[in-house]
Amino acid sequence: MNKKKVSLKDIAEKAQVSTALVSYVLNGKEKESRVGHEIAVKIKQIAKELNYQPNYLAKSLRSGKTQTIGLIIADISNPFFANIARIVEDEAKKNGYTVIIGSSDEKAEKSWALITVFLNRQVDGFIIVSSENSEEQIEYLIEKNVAFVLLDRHFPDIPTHFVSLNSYKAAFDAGVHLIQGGYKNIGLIAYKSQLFHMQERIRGYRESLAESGIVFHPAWLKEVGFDTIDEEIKVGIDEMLASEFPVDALIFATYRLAITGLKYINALGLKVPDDLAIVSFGQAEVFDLYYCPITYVQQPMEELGKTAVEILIHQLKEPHDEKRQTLMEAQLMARDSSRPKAAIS
Amino acid sequence: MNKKKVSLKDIAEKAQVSTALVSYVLNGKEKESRVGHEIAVKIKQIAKELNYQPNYLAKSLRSGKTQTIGLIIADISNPFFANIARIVEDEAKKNGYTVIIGSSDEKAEKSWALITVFLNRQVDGFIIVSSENSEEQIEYLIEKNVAFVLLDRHFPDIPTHFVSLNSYKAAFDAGVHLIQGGYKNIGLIAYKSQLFHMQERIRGYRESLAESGIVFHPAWLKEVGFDTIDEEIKVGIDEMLASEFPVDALIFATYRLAITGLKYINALGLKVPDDLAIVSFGQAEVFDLYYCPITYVQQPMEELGKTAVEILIHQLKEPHDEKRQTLMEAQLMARDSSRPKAAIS
DNA sequence: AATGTATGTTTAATCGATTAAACAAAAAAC
DNA sequence: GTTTTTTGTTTAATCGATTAAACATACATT
Repeated sequence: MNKKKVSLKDIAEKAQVSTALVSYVLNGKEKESRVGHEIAVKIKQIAKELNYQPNYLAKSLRSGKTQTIGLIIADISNPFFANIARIVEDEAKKNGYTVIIGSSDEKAEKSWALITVFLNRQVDGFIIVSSENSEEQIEYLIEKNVAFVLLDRHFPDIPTHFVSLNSYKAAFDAGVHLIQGGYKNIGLIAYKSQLFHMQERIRGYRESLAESGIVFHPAWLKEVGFDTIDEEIKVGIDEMLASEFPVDALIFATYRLAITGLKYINALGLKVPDDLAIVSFGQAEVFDLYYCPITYVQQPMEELGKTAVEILIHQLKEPHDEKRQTLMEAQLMARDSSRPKAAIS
Repeated sequence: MNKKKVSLKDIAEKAQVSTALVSYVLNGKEKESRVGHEIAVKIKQIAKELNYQPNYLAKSLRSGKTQTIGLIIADISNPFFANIARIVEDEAKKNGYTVIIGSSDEKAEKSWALITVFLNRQVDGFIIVSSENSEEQIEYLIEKNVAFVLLDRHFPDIPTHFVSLNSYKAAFDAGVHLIQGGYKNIGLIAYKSQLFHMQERIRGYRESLAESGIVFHPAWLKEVGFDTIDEEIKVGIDEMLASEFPVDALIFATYRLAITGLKYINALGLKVPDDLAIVSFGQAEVFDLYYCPITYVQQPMEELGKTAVEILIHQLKEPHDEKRQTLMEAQLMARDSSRPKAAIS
């Protein structure tokens, strides 16, 4: 495309020296390699004149490092992941890394394909938001000695670096919060997924009920498929409301579930929180703008993203340091959507 | 990182042939290069056995093509751009391209820096959402003969490929829609920016008033800075409401302006649309979930993104074809937030 | 038998950088 | 006046692929 890229050789010719000298000078190695002072100055000047920009492909091919991080998330158009992506992008840039992002749509195959493509492009390491059934991929990366950090989700049985949320605690807190508000029939809408973080959210929710002596009714827990959330959420909410013990409060295990659920709740004409209290995971502008601000479990996005990058970069320098496994705590942000029942009537 | 990458050479040694043959075979050139059938089979088999994955750095260095597109947007954490990014990602992947994304935060310097970094990484071309005052960058790319397409925004005075929205028409339609609904004092909140699309939105808005014989009052138009929208929007809305001709309807020129504005409108306790009707550019889930669904100007995101990729890829093949300049039409989606005044009281 | 034409395979240059090692010339040491 | 050391610079291999050109054979033609 470009008219003619300026290469080391061009500078070398113009300065009447070998490319080696040019390379030394432009990489600040003039001292170690004892390059003559005058020639060094001359080289620098010519480089500036020609606006020399090194070819990173060549650099990378030689060094085996691309200064590139592969970020695999579920979907960049989902605000949660978009936020993460932005944080990762900024943090990576600060450290001289570029990020390539790929969306897996929660599909193990897509995630596999992305890993392959990114590996061929020689990324130095990965930050991965794992899909269900992708343990095999993780094992593969471990076996190939590829640097990576799991983000937001991890596999408790596989020793890896990871940064995730204490989902159990977060869900437990959400449940307790509702119970303290006087809600008794609390439902949970989660994804039908064996992913640990999702199972933990379910466990935390159930434990919060148990701890308060509330008997859990199966109709209160709905697990919907990733690809069928629209229909399944509707059915799920219908069933929860029509059950023998109709729910008076609902916890959504993710941002997307909340959005979809709230749309349906609006369509049903239910008033939040009078007809149905709401607590959701994730956070977003929507929650602020809803007629009744939504109580949510605030995830420390900034920290999650930054720590992931930090761990990865550290790992690239010290591949054999022990696995860093971080569980961060979420903070429940109580808003109107879960205001105590007493205060209502 | 990886234990040992398998290279062409490894296969060549194992098959007892030169790397040339291996390269021919694995690139499907066995016919043209008349490679022996048996040896070809053998090579393919060994490649599979060793799970050979070509090194794209080497390929790219040789070919001068990286099959990578640089996407520069304002901010990946903004849903509008995140959506675009996802569409671009998918469309690029379909064509064998990978995308690197960079957020410019509407800053020309950041955009410059991204262009430099991406060029050093030898992207084949760019899709750019331009920042204000970045004409110089565009001229630079033209001069260097780098392939690129402008997305969402363009510079009318610089002949480039671009795909944007007919902002004038969209804003005009928004104005007309409100006027037809019986609103007379219509305000516009836009960005303080000389970017053409923004100026066009302002022009369209004003023209809609003019056409209906409504006298425009300066207090109705607020242009806020990118970095100070929080405060400026508050002041702006206050002034619009307190002016001699208080607004009864408001148009937001972008998604982010709308979000910020609506938060404040909520805080003020104003009821939409009774106290204030709303129409916004952009589209998002928020608009559906607001207590009063927001009327918005629907941009053909899918088409915008796909066309941009298409134009860019075409350009990479035929660098000298004429510039494709596409203006797409938005569609006004009327919702409750701008319901006709008559229907209210 | 001499020449021409397929057929199959290898050689070596190339892309743009890095860097150990070799080399040359000047300065210091004995 | 040699030898050694220091200083400054070049050579050439390397990273992993691609590909034009050279090189062998085998086979066909006259």
